Amino acid sequence: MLVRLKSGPQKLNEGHLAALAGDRLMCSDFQYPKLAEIFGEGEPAEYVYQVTSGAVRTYKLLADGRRQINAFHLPGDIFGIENGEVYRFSADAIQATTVGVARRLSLFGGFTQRESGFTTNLLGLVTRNLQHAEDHMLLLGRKTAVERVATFLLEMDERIGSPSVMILPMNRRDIADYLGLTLETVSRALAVLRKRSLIRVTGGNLRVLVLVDRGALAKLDQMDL
Amino acid sequence: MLVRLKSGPQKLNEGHLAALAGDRLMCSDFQYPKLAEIFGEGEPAEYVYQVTSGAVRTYKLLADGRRQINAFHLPGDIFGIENGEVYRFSADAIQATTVGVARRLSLFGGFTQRESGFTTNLLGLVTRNLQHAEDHMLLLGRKTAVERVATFLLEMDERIGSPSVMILPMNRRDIADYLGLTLETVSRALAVLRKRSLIRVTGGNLRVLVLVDRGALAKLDQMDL
DNA sequence: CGTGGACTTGAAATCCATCAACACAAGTGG
DNA sequence: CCACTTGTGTTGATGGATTTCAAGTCCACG
Repeated sequence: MLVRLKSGPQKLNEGHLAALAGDRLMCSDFQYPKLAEIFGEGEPAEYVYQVTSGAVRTYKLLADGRRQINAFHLPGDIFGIENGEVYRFSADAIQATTVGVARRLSLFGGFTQRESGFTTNLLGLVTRNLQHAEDHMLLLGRKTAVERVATFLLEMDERIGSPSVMILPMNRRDIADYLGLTLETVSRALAVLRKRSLIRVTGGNLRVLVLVDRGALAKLDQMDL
Repeated sequence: MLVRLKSGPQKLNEGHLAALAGDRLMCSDFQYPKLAEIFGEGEPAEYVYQVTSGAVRTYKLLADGRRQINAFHLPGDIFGIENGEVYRFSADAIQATTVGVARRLSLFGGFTQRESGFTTNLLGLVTRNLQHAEDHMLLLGRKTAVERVATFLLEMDERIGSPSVMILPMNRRDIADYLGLTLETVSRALAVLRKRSLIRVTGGNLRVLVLVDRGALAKLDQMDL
């Protein structure tokens, strides 16, 4: 489901993607309603995306429906970079989302002198993704439920810029599928953190959180050696 | 623990690493005895390595000793590529191992025209690592013990070139730490596969396996959608 | 006001981890 | 050559963390 913005292509907030792409390619903005699929695993990888507003999940599925979310993408994040012909995972909007779009072809292959800088940027981007994936493997393979949730909260906190009040863009099931747990277990882990007064859930909306004791959360996070 | 080969630097079997590095840098071979550490997490990332013979594990540790092995590296594989100043994980030899070594500095930054090809190779390398990490996150987050072991056997089988008889270079604990399980669970999963006649363990050495029914193993592997 | 989605909480079941015993092969040193 | 140790792997019994099943609450929204 793809909805072109009525206002037409815009150039807002595309710093990184534009830098990667140089002047050679069209960047246009697209808008997706909540829960719209942006692309599916196995589809031809035509575009690279950068989130302008909203939030995106990328994930893989097993045949019976089990899902593993690789990453959440917040404003500024680039996703959908592929080396091969097709996307290796699916992506969809978890909120109403606006993204910048660049043609994939421009990013790989046939580089000339003045383009080598782009590749270096691209390399940094992929390397950061790899780094995140390595950290996440440690979490999925070896951390307990409470540790996973603590790690998750700190990650989100940092990416959002450690505001006093944090608003999560995703529901409990998405968190669970990101952390390799069930939504009930996520809920219970949050309850534990609440009881220990490490976090507070402010009033009505259960996705609005305050990290009361980041130090204690970091200790639960179990930092690697 | 680092042992320079008596025969001095060699150029055997360094195809890929040499191609990445061009002619500008020295490649020398080093040898590590079984269980020797090649580098540790957090150390300055001075070198990039390529396995000539033997096998290497790369892994992260939590403060209390829990370990997650990211990957096993077999002959031909390159590891230790870093964008930052330090290694993000540790690496050690799981057998007597010979590696080719290239200075890291040569690989990042300050690229000129004729070097852009190297970066592209490098990009492909990092992308393949990322792809593997994404698949492994799905395994760690969502697969059952038997599924994990089946996936592991097929992965090794393919990488070794699907010989009729497979000899695993790592022990059960390493497999467990790669799959996010305990060694007992790995042992039991192998017992299940043996009872179902999907694999056979040939005689004395318990690391010598035959994949009797790759199709059935692949079905257990649960292929993503 | 009623319905449905999101979340929490409790009880029971399950898968895997932990604890423990044992088998076996390869060294090591008397 | 044999006793002893050590490393590796298997298997059984038990326990525990998480999942599964099942209510039930609270909002948001028509």
